[in-house]
Amino acid sequence: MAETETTTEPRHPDSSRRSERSRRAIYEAALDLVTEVGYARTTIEGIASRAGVGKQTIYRWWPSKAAVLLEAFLDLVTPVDPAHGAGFPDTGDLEADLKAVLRASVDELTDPRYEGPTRALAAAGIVDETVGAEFLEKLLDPGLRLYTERLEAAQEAGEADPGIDPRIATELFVGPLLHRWLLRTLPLTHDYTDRIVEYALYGLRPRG
Amino acid sequence: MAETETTTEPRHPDSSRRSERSRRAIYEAALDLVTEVGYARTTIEGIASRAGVGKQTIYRWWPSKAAVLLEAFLDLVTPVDPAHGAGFPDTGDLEADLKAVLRASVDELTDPRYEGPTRALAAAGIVDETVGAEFLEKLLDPGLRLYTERLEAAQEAGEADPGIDPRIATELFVGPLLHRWLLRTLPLTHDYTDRIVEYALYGLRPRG
Amino acid sequence: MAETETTTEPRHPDSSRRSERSRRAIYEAALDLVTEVGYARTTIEGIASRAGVGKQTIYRWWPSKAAVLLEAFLDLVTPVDPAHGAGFPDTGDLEADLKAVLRASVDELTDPRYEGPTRALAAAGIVDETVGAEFLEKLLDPGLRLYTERLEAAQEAGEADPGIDPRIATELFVGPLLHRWLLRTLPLTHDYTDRIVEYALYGLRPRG
Amino acid sequence: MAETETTTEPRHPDSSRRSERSRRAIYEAALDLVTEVGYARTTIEGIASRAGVGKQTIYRWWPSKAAVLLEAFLDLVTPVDPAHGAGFPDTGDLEADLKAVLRASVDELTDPRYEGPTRALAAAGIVDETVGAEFLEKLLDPGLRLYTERLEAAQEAGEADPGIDPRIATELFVGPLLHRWLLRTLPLTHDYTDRIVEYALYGLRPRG
DNA sequence: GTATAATCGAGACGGTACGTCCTGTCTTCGA
DNA sequence: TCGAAGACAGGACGTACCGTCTCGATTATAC
Repeated sequence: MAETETTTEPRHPDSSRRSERSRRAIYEAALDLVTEVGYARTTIEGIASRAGVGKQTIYRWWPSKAAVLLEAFLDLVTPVDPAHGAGFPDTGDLEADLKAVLRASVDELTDPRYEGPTRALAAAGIVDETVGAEFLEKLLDPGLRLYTERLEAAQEAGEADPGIDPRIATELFVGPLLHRWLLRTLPLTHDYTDRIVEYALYGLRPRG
Repeated sequence: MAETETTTEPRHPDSSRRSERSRRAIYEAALDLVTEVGYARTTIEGIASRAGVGKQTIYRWWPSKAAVLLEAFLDLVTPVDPAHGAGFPDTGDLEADLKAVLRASVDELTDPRYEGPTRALAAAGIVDETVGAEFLEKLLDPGLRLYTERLEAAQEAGEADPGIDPRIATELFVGPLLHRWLLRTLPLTHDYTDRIVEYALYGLRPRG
Repeated sequence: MAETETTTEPRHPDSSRRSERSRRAIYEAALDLVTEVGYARTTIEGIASRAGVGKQTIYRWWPSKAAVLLEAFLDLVTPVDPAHGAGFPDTGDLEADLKAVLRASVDELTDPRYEGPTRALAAAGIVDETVGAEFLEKLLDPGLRLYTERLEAAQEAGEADPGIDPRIATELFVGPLLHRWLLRTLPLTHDYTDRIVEYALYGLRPRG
Repeated sequence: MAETETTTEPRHPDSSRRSERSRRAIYEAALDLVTEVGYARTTIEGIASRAGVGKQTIYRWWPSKAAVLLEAFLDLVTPVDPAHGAGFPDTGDLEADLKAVLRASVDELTDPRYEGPTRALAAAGIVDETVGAEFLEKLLDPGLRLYTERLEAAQEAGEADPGIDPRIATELFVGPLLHRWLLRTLPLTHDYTDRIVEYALYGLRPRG
């Protein structure tokens, strides 16, 4: 009789009873739909129906369409992403290492399996700060940290000026890459990222 | 090509009879709503009702919510944007000029009046290629072209290596800026853009 | 800008623009569904879909499923119902007239086309006072009034005791009829209503 | 017919192990909810939660919401209802006895504790034949039988015409009562039932 | 006095329908 | 002819319940 209700807590359900089967089906449906019809035309209702799942099962575990997709994408990418996987190469040649990683990133961003979901998530994150934060923390940051670490190693090895801030330097490489990819200014090629690495390492000043 | 089109093209109606009053009201309503409730919760119906305008008046002149907002934003920004206005400074000191322009860009992107609409448009453009193309052409490219021109001038003046591609070099400056702004990785400050300019001009290599 | 909103008025839409086509389609769909699957399994969504109509078109004009059905039923019955149509016979023989009308009522209540909707409406009205009031006013009362009038005429003609209350007397006939029909106590036959008329007219006391 | 049913009948489970505590809690919750929020807004889930009981415990023992409520109401009413309790008075004065019992019925139907559940059950029974049959058998018929018996006694005592059918005569009293109560045509008062008794006993014909 | 099996509270699940909001089209009427 | 207004068919939203199901954790006979 006595209802011990304090306030309307968000109230996470009991995750130990969660249906693994449904979770995976939802991931798959979400990724497929985004790829097939695009993010805007992907609906929760559509995901539920394609996954053979009640809508409530989605609303029970995720707060939004973006959250579903983010998790689905993380699940897809985790065992594959270099950041979560192999790590950053350190052959002793900074230039070559940077070029190799950036080329790999170009390939990944260009892969039709990844392009749709990634764009969707990026867009959602740009507008919605919460999604953005999670996108950043879960997907982007791990990758950026590897650049930073490689650059620090390079500084110790005398390959890079010890005065520079490795984090800012990281963005000198990644910024142009994402710029071209997100805004579709010009084609995103290996040649482009190679140049970026060269320019960033040696500067734009006239070379004596 | 054929001027005498007979098929029932759903062409723009007679724009000479268009109500200037309504157009401006729509611009204002669209920008206000995006700022107040965000892009996703801004609806055509809402814009129409706030502008005191029939829905059809919007559908008659614009193909989508994004198009309305883009035009509204262009209208807002045109007389103000350095790219569309003053032009790029050329004091003979490339480093100082780049720093100044990037600082101005930071201020603009940070201005609460611009932030909402710009983010919304960028996000829409990331997902929808058509919107993206128009966003690029009308808003972004004019600005980028000024960078390119300034860099070419710098090359002729011996301030920059003649071997570099000015367009790619441009992205070395703008990429990190947009990266930090779009993805909210870290605060976007004047100090940050100053460093970007320095790193890009002098390179990351150890300086003798 | 100034929103002249006082309170959240229910706000009747402009009924002059109402689609006659949709209204009739909704009536038909509602009646069909109630007959086919019963009231409880008749849904607004089902009515809308069968009528080829948006749900909102129903919600715009009716407050509830019961209201739709009531109106649909009234529309069906108006040109047919004796109460709304021919009127009550007055042959000068009260007993015969009452028997005839009650037999007609029995036939109507037994008609499979009417039974479903009428039961549904009666049930809805029993629980929901608003529906009940409208059901009473629009469907029942007109019929009851005819009984009352006939009984008054009978009183003037010396066929009935002038001391009795015609309204209460009316219920002496109609009450048992509805009782048997609503509660399905025993079969509702012409013989039954004949007896009711006889008992009510001549009383249950031993007849000298 | 075949006693040795082998198919997996979804029979009632072992009722000897049934939790009395839960049963009573469910009764109480069901009656309270119907009174508080009405039949339509009373849900199985709501009953379960208010009774502090698992949903399955309800589904295990009852086939429907109406069945729960019917049983709950029977449990409430059994020790009180004249039909199930005291029986029908026989003072030798038929008119007085009928008036007394009908007045008691009016009081009961008017009692706020009973009104909600009874209306709900009646409505459910009107639409759903199964519920109706049980409602009739368990709640209504026992009462009606007492009327019939009293009328038979009256016939033997010479208080009533031996030619009349006691069952039909019963409905002459009960019909108008339920009519007014169910359909809310006019207020249900002691005066009204007194008149009904008088009219039915002495007839509507001119007395003279 | 334990086994052992059914019932219990709880609540996740696949679904259906709710009532609301918006979309993009269409129609009406006033300027 | 355009504009304000808004009804229309339709689709999706996020919520509430349905009836089924699966979990331990009690019980309460039957061994």
